[in-house]
Order: sequence, then structure tokens, then C-alpha cells
Amino acid sequence: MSQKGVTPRGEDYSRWYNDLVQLADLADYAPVRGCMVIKPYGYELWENIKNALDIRFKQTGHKNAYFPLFIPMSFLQKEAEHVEGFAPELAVVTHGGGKELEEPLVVRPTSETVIGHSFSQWIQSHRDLPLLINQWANVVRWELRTRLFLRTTEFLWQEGHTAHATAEEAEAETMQMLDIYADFARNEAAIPVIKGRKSNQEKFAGAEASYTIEGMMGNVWALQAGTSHYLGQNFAKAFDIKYRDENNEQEYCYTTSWGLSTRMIGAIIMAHGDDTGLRLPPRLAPIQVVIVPIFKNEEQKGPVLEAAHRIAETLLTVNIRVHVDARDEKPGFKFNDWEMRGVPLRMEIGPRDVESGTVVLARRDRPGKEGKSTAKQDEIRAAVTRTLTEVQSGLLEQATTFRDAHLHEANSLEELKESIDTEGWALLPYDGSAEAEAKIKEETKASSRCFPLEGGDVEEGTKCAITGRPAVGKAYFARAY
RNA sequence: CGGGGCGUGGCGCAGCUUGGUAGCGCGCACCGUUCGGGUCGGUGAGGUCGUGGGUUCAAAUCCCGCCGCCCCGACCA
Repeated sequence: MSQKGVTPRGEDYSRWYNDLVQLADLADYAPVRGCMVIKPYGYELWENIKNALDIRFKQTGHKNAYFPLFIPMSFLQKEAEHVEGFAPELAVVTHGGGKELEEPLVVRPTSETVIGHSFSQWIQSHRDLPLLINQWANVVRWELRTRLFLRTTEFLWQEGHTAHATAEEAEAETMQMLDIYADFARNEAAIPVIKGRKSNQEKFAGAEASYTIEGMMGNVWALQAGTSHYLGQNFAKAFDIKYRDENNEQEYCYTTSWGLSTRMIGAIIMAHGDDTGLRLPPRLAPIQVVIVPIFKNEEQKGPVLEAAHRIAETLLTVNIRVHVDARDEKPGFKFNDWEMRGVPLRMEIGPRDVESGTVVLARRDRPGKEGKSTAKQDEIRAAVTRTLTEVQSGLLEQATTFRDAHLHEANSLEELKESIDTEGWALLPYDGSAEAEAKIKEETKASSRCFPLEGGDVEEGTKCAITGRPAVGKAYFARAY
């Protein structure tokens, strides 16, 4: 690209986002509308997300499996609300091997139905429960309007599917996975998400209840970064997922599903990115430390590069993801380049450092001089480890401060409007109705994000600020992706 | 699907109004210079102008159709 940097956020947030995705080398547009090519740097980021989640799933007893991409059309139709919800965005295969298929195949938009089919065969007895399965897969939803990572026609995700003997157990699983997502977002991605329950309008098609983690992006819009659904017996009944209890009675299972997608990359970009580029949380960054050697002639080059590689080796011994940038470019160019790519920590090493046994560290979470410090080469492991931890918490802290400054309470449509206008999320007593939500959307373009699990309770007798009917709780309203 | 914009070397664009041998910047290759915040100079490679048709002696340029992409709205992880 000919331009040197991204479009400033204040000028055009959408363009800033698009510029950044491409300039930071995360993804490209694909030949097919709405699809994307995830480039190596973006994919490494996804792999790190994947690993951090997978460990958590395994720790809580889940097993990975894989279910097919194609689903018989009739499966989708077995759950009325489910098919109604997904019908508009299905990709359907009608031909195979040169012949028209007897029954069209749907390219999975999500896998409750095929997995439900398998579950019905796998589960016979209460001894088979709970069944805790996860799959890493691609899914396709024919979206009208797409944006790299945030909403693409095909995307990568994980979808967990579990079956339980009781509603309580399934509900507990739903909440456990929501907690895992929130923990991941906070401690790995450095995004302080709000956990909450979706309104009926925003609920997953076919679920009894949907829960979400909502993150605040740099333009204050909300982004649903992960969801966990309590499906009750809806899919169990549609797919005959039954077990024999201790008394040999046949009972339907209670199921859950939960997912987190490559959209998370969009969340990370928008929660942390600035006008110089990406800012990646060290725990997920493909490259945690980049070493930029500095020299002005051949005599200096040798010792400097030698020191750079020696330090890199040292850092590798403590599993720090380090890269020596030995390209034939000016240091200034490299600084800007790695800042664009969001590398959390830059290490500069030049002739003066070689002389004095030091290096210069520059933190990505603090701009310019403020983020620079000097460290001793023989204490480099400790210095780098400590600084990476500081950058990780620095990003979380900045995101939290930003979020808290934009959370408002509102008790009327007027106050809500004001909150949204002044760029914020509004917490409003709400009856959960479609009617109130439609009214709010019309007036403010904001939608209900969730009834937060913390701070969403209302006293008996509290009325919905829009309809005047009894409120079921306080819900956050915000402009959202 | 409605509104707007755009398709010209790898990328960003000019040229189109008024048809006449395809241009600029970045990037790329090579040489020198520079190197602690996006060096400077030189040389060079690279384009069926999205696509199909039409008008014309002649089309990137005018006319008609089609395709695609981006942005803004209604639906969605």
C-alpha cells in the first residue's frame, strides 16, 4: 500500500479497521464475496486463541470430535425456531457428482442438528451422561453484509455441545462455559467483557436462554465475542436424545451449546488497536518480542547481530516468542512496521548496547519515550518476562478504564438517547419485550446487548423505562456490530 | 435488497468532460549513500485499462448490458 499508516480512527473508524487488518498482515479479501484469506500472521493469532481455549475445555472434561460439513436439509427443519432463524442465511448444495441430489444438503451454519443426531445414538443410559463434546470447525452463513473477521460468510470457530440428565446440570454447564469465555477474554485477550443474558430478540434460534460476553470496542460499539446457550429439551425432543434413568424410565436430555469464533480477532483489533496499528496482548501475540539490530557499518553489524541472536536464544529457553528482524531495512521503518503488527515488546540493540551490555525495551502499550527503558543483557529473561506481564495488564487496564468511562445508567428513553449520543452504553430497566427494543432501535440505533449477570437486578415493582410494564431486569443497550 | 462510490502494472491513484503511440507515486530488482523513529540519488523490470457487445478510420475515454468489490442502511457469531 502506498500510504504509510492506517486511516486515523477519529477520521473513519471502519476504514481504520479495514486498513489495519490488511496492513498488519492478518487477512486478505478472497475471490468469493464475503470470504477472507487468513494470512499466516492472522492464523497464528487464531492458533494461540485456539490453544488457550482448548486447554480450558479439556480441563473441564470436554473432548474434541469432528462432525460433517454437510447436513441434510430435513435435519434443520426438525426444530421449528432453529430453521426459522437460520433459513435466510443457508448455503445449500443441490448437485453432487454432476447430478441433482435427492435431498439438498445444507453447509452447516452451526451443528446442533447433526450433533444431536449423533447424540441420540451415543446416549442410552444415564451412565452415558454428561456427554461433553467440542469441535473446531468452519461454518457458513450467507450474510448480507460482511466485514473481515467480524462477519464473514465462512468463519472458523469452536462449537461445544453437551447433553445432561438434568436441567440444573445443563444450566450449570452453560454458565461454566460462559465463565470460561469471560476468563479467556480477560486474561488472554485483555478484554474486560460483560457477562449477561440475551433478550428473546437476540437469543439463539432454538435456545431457551442465550448468554453472551460483550466487549466494548474503541468506537464504543458493542461486540458479542462469545455465546453460551441453554437449549433445554428443545433439540433433545427434535432429535430424540433420550436416556434411561436409574428407574429405567425414559427421559429427554437437556443440552447446551457454546461458541467462539474468529470474530474474536476483530474484537482484539478494535479493543486495543490505535492509530499506529495493532496492539496485541502478549499472551496471544504470534511474536511477543521483536529484536531490531542497529548498526551503521559492517564492523558494527557482526557484533550487534551476534548479540541479538544470543539474546533471542536466551529468550527461547523460557518459551518467549521472539523474532530477530535482520531485514535490510532502516530501523525506523522496522519500528513502524512492528508497531503496525502490534508486537507487544520491541528490543533495540545497537553498538552502544553491545558496549555496555544493555538493550533498549519499547512497550507497545505506551507510546514513544514513555514506553522505553533500558535493561541489562545478563538479566534479559527476567526483564522481558516482567515487561510482557506489564504490557498484558497495561492493555487490560486501558481497556477497562475506557469501558468504565463509557458505561452509563438510564431511566428513560431520553436518558438512554443521551447516553448513546454521548458515546456510551446505557443500563436501562427493561421488560425484555420486542416492542421496547424496536422503539429503542428506531430512536437510537442501539440494540439490547444483555441483562448483565452482575448489576442487572432490579427491585420488585421496578418498571420498564420504555413500556412502563414490570421490568425483568436492567439491560445494556448500545450500538453493536 | 435500497442508497452511494469504485474497477487502469503488486498496491494507491491520474488520464475519460473534448476519442489519436498508457502516465505518476509507493513497492520490487540492481548500484552507491544512509542506518538509535518511515534516508537520498541513479538505473531497470513490470499493464489484454473488470467483462461482453455496439458506435468510429481509431475506444481506457462515447453508448448498452453483465460481473465484482468497498462504504452507508434493514438481518446476523
